[in-house]
Amino acid sequence: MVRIADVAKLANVSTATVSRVISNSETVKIETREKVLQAIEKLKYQPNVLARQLRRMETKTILVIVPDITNTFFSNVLRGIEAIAGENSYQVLLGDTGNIIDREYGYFDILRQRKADGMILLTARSNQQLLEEIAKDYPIVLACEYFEGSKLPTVSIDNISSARKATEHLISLHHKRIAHISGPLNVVVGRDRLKGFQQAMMQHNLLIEPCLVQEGDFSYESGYNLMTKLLALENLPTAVFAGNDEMAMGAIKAMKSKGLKAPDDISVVGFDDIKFASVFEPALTTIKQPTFEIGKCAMELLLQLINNDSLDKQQFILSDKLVVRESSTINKFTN
Amino acid sequence: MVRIADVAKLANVSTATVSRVISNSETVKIETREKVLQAIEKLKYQPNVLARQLRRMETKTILVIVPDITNTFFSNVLRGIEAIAGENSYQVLLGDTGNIIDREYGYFDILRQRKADGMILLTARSNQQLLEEIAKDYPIVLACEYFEGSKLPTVSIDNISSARKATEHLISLHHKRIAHISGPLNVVVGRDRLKGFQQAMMQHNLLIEPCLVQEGDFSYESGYNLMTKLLALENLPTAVFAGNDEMAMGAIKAMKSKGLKAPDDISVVGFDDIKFASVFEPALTTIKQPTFEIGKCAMELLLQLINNDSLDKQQFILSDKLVVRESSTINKFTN
DNA sequence: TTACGTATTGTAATCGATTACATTTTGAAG
DNA sequence: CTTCAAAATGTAATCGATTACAATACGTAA
Repeated sequence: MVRIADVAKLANVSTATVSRVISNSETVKIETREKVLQAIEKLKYQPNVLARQLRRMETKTILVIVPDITNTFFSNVLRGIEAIAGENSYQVLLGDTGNIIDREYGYFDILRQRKADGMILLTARSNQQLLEEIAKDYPIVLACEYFEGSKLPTVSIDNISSARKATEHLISLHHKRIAHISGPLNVVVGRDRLKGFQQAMMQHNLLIEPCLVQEGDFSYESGYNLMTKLLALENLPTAVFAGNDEMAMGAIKAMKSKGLKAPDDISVVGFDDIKFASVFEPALTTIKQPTFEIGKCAMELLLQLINNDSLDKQQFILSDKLVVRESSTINKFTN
Repeated sequence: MVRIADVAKLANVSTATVSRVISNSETVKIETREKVLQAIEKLKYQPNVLARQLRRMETKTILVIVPDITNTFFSNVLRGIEAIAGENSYQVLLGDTGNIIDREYGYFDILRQRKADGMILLTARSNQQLLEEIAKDYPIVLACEYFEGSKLPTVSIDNISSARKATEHLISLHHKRIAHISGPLNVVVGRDRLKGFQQAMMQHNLLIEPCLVQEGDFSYESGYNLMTKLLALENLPTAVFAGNDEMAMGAIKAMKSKGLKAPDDISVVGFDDIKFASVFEPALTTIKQPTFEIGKCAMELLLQLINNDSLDKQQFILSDKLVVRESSTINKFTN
């Protein structure tokens, strides 16, 4: 391995000078710089980042904790994070929890051991207090998910109002018996979307029948199973608002297996606008989240925290959009 | 920050002893160990990994280069990698090239700077010679993609024979005019699948019409566009073998937009068996790759390289499976 | 009690780059 | 030709854990 001392010797200067050339920090005579650069070139020298990290106490690495890398929603956010990270010479350490909450804890040690300069969580399902404690010592940003009433730096959309928007879309199509297949209620996003659903229903004086609200887990399968359950009711809903696109697709599949069609028999609205939402048939009406932007914004925020810049704002709510496609239509039934 | 010296002082021992307790390497008297553990506990000490890394010259981190993290095929491989990495206390540094080949080069420096102990490439589109050069100095494993005739450690399926299998499936359904929408031909995987297609056709004495072979880029859009082109032909194919599932879906969509149905009018076979292949309508007949296993195997191989274990085998070809679903059926036409 | 091997613990060098501080060089002014 | 500040470069401490080597403690056998 070529060390800085080797370069220094070949160029006939001290290691300090070589270091100065590399970091471009202080003034070095032009001829000296040339000599050093030539030596670096000749030896194909690459600085040992480990030594630099130790000395500078920074790793130029951030940790991203993802609940499910297989979900294109999260991988799109990740892309936004990586884009900004790359621009600032940061690398991304990946922590996939596979939707197992306890795995989050394991990753926290990476911060404590200084293997990363900061952390972005795409999932906030673990202990809020613990996280707030950690946030006192290390730069942390929550993206997509968040804690209610917490002052932790956060980037997300307003899930409540978006869910309201989605529900109101159905209401505007004259639907009255609207079901909701919610996300897991131990996850804020699941709760908030349910909340938005309820608000919209109540504002329009519509009855929320308890049996029309079913708790899923954001998976295709849960959408399928819960819709099957809904279809067993005597009095079917005319529309369903699903907590995310995957569940919406599962729900529509369940309908098909019973000979029903969306939107003709029942309208369905999803959430997220994942890649496949527009390819699916019927193409999903859904809420489009600005995934890439969420990632970018979160990373920018984290950089500010790492650099101790003064923050004008810690909580960002980005705007989403209702995308109307084929899976929802006007209610043709009288009930 | 709490240092090992602080723990040593509190426990009234030397830093060496504390280190020994932490690493569990040498014998330490039980009472001493207790004292040290208590001190660690009381101070909430976490070793500074940077210092350890520098001393040990290892990072317990590996770099994974992915062409497109948004593609569930790759994220599933990544999952397999992470599973084995985690079991062995390794972390995964993510390098998404966004399908831009030149970005691969940038990531190579991470190895040279010792920021990672090894590298797994899920994409081998850059310079083969360069990579073989790097492989002399650092542990490298290729997964999914590979170089023809290279001795680099590789884990993948046999794309040629799989493509043959897919094509033969169509031939066994009495199809004769079979089109192929290939992947990009500057990528081995694209070339090999084309090769397999050609082999199968020739073995069954079927004519490969040049205009029935179209080069795509693995994207949904290219599948759509190229199928549209094929449908403009005077003499339509009765079946299409697409280089991957996304293109297969694009192709089927293009058919639908022209009022044609798969498989009734034209049978379609994909490749990869991504998550949505079974949800898509018609559910795709495709080649199922053992993504998770490829990831696991690649990581295991990399670990052996890192540990300098003697390798009994450097090239692994895992077995895939033809999954017959709805998008392919028997040829009802006479041509 | 002595001697010696083993178990346990301590001391200090080490990993390689960075940087505070010290020293030398340079060039301009007097 | 001095003088002195600024520019350029060098010396060596530093980051914090690990570990080679040294030293000490301990236990057993003679």
